[in-house]
Formats: sequence, C-alpha cells, structure tokens
Amino acid sequence: MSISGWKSFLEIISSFYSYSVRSGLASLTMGKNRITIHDVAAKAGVAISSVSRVLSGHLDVSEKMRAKVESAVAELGYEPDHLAQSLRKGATNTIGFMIRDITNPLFSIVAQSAEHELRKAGYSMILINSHGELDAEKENFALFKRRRIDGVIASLVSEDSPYVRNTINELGAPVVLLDREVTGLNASAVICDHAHGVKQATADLIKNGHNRIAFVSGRNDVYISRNRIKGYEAAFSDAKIKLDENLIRLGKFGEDFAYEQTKELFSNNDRPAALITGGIGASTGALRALKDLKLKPGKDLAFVALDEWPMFDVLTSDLSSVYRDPEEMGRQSARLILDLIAGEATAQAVVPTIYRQRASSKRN
Amino acid sequence: MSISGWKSFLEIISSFYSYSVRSGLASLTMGKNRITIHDVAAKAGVAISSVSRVLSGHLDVSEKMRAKVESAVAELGYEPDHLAQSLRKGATNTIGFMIRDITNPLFSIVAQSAEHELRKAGYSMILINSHGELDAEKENFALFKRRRIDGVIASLVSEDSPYVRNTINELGAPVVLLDREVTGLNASAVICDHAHGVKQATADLIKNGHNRIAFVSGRNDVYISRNRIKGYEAAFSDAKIKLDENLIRLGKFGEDFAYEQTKELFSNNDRPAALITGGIGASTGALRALKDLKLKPGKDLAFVALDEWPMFDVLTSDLSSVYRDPEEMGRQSARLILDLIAGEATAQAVVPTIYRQRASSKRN
DNA sequence: GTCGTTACTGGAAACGATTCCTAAGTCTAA
DNA sequence: TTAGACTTAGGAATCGTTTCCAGTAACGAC
Repeated sequence: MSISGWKSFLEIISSFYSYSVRSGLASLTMGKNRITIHDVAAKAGVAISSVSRVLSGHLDVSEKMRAKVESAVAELGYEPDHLAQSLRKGATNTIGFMIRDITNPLFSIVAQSAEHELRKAGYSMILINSHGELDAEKENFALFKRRRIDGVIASLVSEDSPYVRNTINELGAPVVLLDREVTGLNASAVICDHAHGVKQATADLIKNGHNRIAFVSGRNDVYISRNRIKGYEAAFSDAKIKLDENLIRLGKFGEDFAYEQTKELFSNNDRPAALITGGIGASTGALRALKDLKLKPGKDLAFVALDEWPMFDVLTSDLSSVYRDPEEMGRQSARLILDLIAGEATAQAVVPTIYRQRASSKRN
Repeated sequence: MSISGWKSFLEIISSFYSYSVRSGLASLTMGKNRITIHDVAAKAGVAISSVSRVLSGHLDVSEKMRAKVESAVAELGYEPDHLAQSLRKGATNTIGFMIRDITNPLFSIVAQSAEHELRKAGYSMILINSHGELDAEKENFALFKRRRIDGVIASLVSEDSPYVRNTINELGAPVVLLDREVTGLNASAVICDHAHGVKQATADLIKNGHNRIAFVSGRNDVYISRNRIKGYEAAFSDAKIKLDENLIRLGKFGEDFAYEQTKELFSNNDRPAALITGGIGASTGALRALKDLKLKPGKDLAFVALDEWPMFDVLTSDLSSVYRDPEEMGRQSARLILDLIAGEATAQAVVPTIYRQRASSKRN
C-alpha cells in the first residue's frame, strides 16, 4: 500500500467517528467571589433583614432605607441566590416535565409551549424522559421528590398500575396528567377529545364507500387509545354497519408494532379499503410498511393519520388527518399546574380535535 | 332558528375551543410532614452528623452505627433534601440546556441524548428555549446564574456579539457550545465537520453535470453556515469551476427566508440545476416553495438537504442528504460539560458528517 | 500508670436567604 | 408629662444539609 493509499484508507476508517481535541486551560477564577446579602448589608450599613425587606417589596421600609439598599445592590450587582430562597421559602419555582420521549414532535411542541408559559410565571422546567419504561418513570418521580419540585406535568407510561396512585399521592406536589385518566386520583388533566375527530374521520371514510377500515394504534390500556376507538365505533354504529374486530390492532406505541400489523393487514389480496393510524409513531410504521408493499395512500387505499407532524403538508402527499393543537395542550397544562400550586381545586381541560379532510380520504 | 338548529350552531362554534371543568378538591395533606435528617437521628438515637456520615459513605463509622442509621432510614423512608445539599455543597447537580427551539427535530434528539447521559452521572437538565432572540438568551443566562447551575450547554443565537464573552465569563460555570466557534472564550464546544459532507455532496452534484448549484441556508455569522459554505466552495475549487455568488443565499434560520429565496431562484426559466438547503428549517421552506412551483426534486432539479429529520426515508421520495448523528452530539456535549465540571481543560469534540447519496442527487 | 495514637461520635458553625420578635424612636392624645 | 399606638430596623431563629473541630474511649507501648 502506498503512502497516499494508506492515508486515504485512514481517512475512510476515521471518517465517521467523532474525535476530540483538548485545548484551553480550566478556568481558575471560577465562582468563589459570590456576592451575598451580607455584602449588600455591609455596604449599605444596614441589617440583612432590612435588605431582604427592601428586595421583597415589603411595606414597612423608609424611603431612605430603600435608597441606601438599592444603590448598594446596584453597585455590587447583587442577585439573590435562588437556592437559598427555595430552601427557606419551601418552594423551588421548578416544574418537572416527564414524557416518553421529547423526540416525538408532538410532545416537543407541548413541552416548548408549556415551558414558555411557565417561564412567564417565574417557573423553570426540568425535562425528563421516561423512555416508555415504568422503572424509569418511578425513578423520575423519586427524583422530582428529592428536588422538591413544585409540580409535575407528566405523560404516564400507563395509567392503571397500582403504583401510580401511591407514587403520585406521596409526591407531595400537585400533578397534571397529559391525555390520561386516572380515577380516584387527586390530579388535574389535559385530555383531548379524540373521539370527536376520529368519529368524523371514520364517518367520512364510510361515506366514501369504505366499509373495511383498519385501525392501528398503541396500547389499549390508556385513555388516548380507548377514546379514539370510541369515536371509531361510534361512526360504525351511526352508519349501522357491523365492524370487523379483526381490523382493530392495538398493541404498542412506536413504529415497529404498526409496521408489522400494517404489513400483515395489507399483504393479502383481501386487504382493507382504508387505514387509520393512531399517533405519529404508528403512522410512521404504517407508512413504511405501505411503502414496502408498494401501496400508495389515496390511490391503493384511503388513509387518515391521527396527529400531524412537522412539515406534514409538505412532505406527505395530501394525507388526511385528525388534528389537535399541541401548543394549546402545553398552555393548558401550564395553566392547570399553576392553578394547583395556587391552591385551586383539580380540574380537567379538554382540547378539541378536528378532522382535516384531504385527498387521501378517498381512493382514486 | 329551531332548538336543534341552535344546538348544532353551538356545537360548531365551540367545536375547536378548549374548555375546562373544575372537579376535585385541592389536596389538604400536602407536604408538611417532610422527614428530615433530624427525624432519622432522633429515631436512631444518634447525632445528625453521624447520620450524614453514614449516608455519604464516610469511612470513620462503626458497623453498629451504620446499622442503626440504616434501619432508621429504611423505617422512615427518609430521602435527603437535594436543595439543602446543594446549598451546603455549592453544587446543584443541574445543567442548563439552551437552544433556539426544542421543536427542531435535530435539537430535540440532541437534548434527549444529552439528558440521558447527564442523568447517568447524577445530573438533571433544565431546558430553556431562546426562540432565537438575543434578549431572551441574555435573560436565560441570568436565570442560570441565579439558579447556580453547574454548567451550561447552549446553542447560541449568534456567536460574535460582544456580550457573549462577558456573559459567559461572568456566569461562574463552565459552558459547552453547540456548533459555534467563539474565539478567546473559555468554553468547550461540540462542532460538526459540515465542510466534509457538503463538499462530498457538492462534488457529486457537479459530477452529475450540475454546475449551477444554489445554496440556501441560515445566517452567515455563525460557524455552521461558514463551514458549510467552505465545503461548497472547496468542491467548486477542486472541479475548477467558477461559482456564481448570486446562487448563495444566506440570511435567516427558519422556513420563511428559505421559502422566499427558493421561490425567487426557481421562478424564472433560467433556474439553477440543483439546490442545497442548510438545516431543517431551510429544507422545509425550500420544499414548500418547490411544491408551490410544481417542481419535483429528483426530476426538475437535483436536491440535497443538509441534516435529516424524523421519517426522512418514509416521507420524502429518496432525498439525498448530508447526515450528522444528533445522538452523538448530545453524548459529546454531556461528556464535555462533565469534564469541565471535573476541572479538566476545555476541549473540542468534532462530530463527522456524511453524504448520503440517494435518487434526488440526479435529475431524470 | 501515663502518654500518644487511633477510631468514633457529638456539637456547632457554615451555606444564603426569609421572617418572626422585640426594641427603639416618633407621634398623638389625655 | 406621660401613656399608648404606630413605624421602622436589627437580631436571631429557621430551612435541611455537610463538615470542621473537639472530645471521649479504647488500645498498645513505654
């Protein structure tokens, strides 16, 4: 091997591995010189309690005192330590946000919207992924408790495990659940009216002459799936058509399950006329399966996706959908948790869904 | 209007507005009974310092003491208060993560991956969006400081504003920058070797006979754009072809800018043969424009997207791309910040990019 | 028996704020 | 003039830990 040959060999080998280079020196003068309320008090020649009173806008302070303290604060560039305040006040102004994974575009929008809203109220958000695992979820609640979180917004892995009630009740902080119904639990919830949109969608498919409509979605022990099925069944019931239970495939969230089920459903000649997929993961899996089978939505079958994802309109050729507004979900969850923290009663916010009819609702 | 008519009118009106229902009562027995180290000490009949020593795994504790304390801890279900620990130890075990918006699928993967890695090391992550605004960014740094964050991972809005150096140096905590180069700053960085992949892509387009290659991307005052252009120019230089500066359109991140530029570039008959779009926002905007113009990538023009997004393979018809691994970026940023916290010197991690050639690199 | 180690343990001072309690000063009214 | 009410400011306790410091007991060695 020539030298240049060897060189390019190395380039190929190393071409897709990250590497790193050490350069600067560790900062030497870090931290150390934090300015505390003591410094301010000393500078202003007053007691620390007076400084605190001025800063918290307490009433009983003279103009002279206020002026002295404020100028000292400005001069020193003092900012109160949030940690010490939290310890003393018993509130951290922090909300824990836990979801399956932030990679889900719908949930990333919910998270962003909630964060935006919470920050306006002076709260920060700690983000944690549960990866859809119950053990991770438990551990996360423990973490929230240790960190003295003021409240939690969570999309639980499953809603009816016995541990949920215990954990949440022992948390010592209010909880808002996303799209889950937990009975006998002292928590607020943001729930979506999936049934409404799904019913509209299913009815439209039926109207277009498709009676055999497959429904592929995630696990059936959570509200979101049950509620969607409710809408699906209602449409059949209204149309007085008997539905084929074998076309309903509920199993797991994520691509893989939907991929397999779709492949199975649409492989033989006696395939369904239409397909509804519940959630972004399921839609992806199904679309991948259809691509493999060389079946085109809107041509070889009618198709409706429940939930949209970024660039929905650009990247997919006129897919119909049932839409819900993730930003609204975020806003509502923030509002509900702040209400609970303020001592109000638990409540439910209902976010509507709407059927967006596009070309793929028909075959042509 | 009949009663039923009025009812359905109401249904339509209210059909896409969220509403909420108040139900339960606010929790009465919340918090209050927190178990502290005092309780444990009392129960075990020892001093609180001894409890602390047992729990922190200090050496000088007798077996008898350890047993007593541990059984008391178990019996009471005691968990140390993270807040008090932080205040005393001067470390919060919290990392601030700031990006433009978490809605960007690439960054949501980076965030998730970093969070996963940090949590393994006992750190939590506070997530903040800057919405691409400098003022919000400043405010966020102030927030991090008040909260005594142990370190920050950030994708800055712009890198060469004078405030950046001040803010970061006064932060009192180490910083890792994502895809930014700030000279004379004591911070680590995860940077991507964009030039490499873009050069490969551009060279391939040229090889396919396309000399007029448009390049649409975000603002030009950040490393990522400069580095991409570097690869683009290198390919032209290697091929000894003069490039048309007018085909390079750098302006703002986000869809809108790319949409306008693409529309302008491809509206007349003398349109470019190929298009490279930098980043997910730009790609979206460009694809939207092309859709409006009824131009199909891979048919009416060659097309390469820099960065991929979820369902890239399913939803787009064989688009070529330059890929970088967002999970690796997350891992590296976590590693770098932990190294800095441990007192190591600043460093740079380089994440490679790779050209993924697919059908859209040609026209046919 | 005394001294110096060593192995533990308890008490108390931090960490940086808030807030209650008390005392000093000012003002009004009898 | 003095008692009582009202402002205002300082001192100290508190939040729940960690950690330094001192002190006790046991132990071997001289």
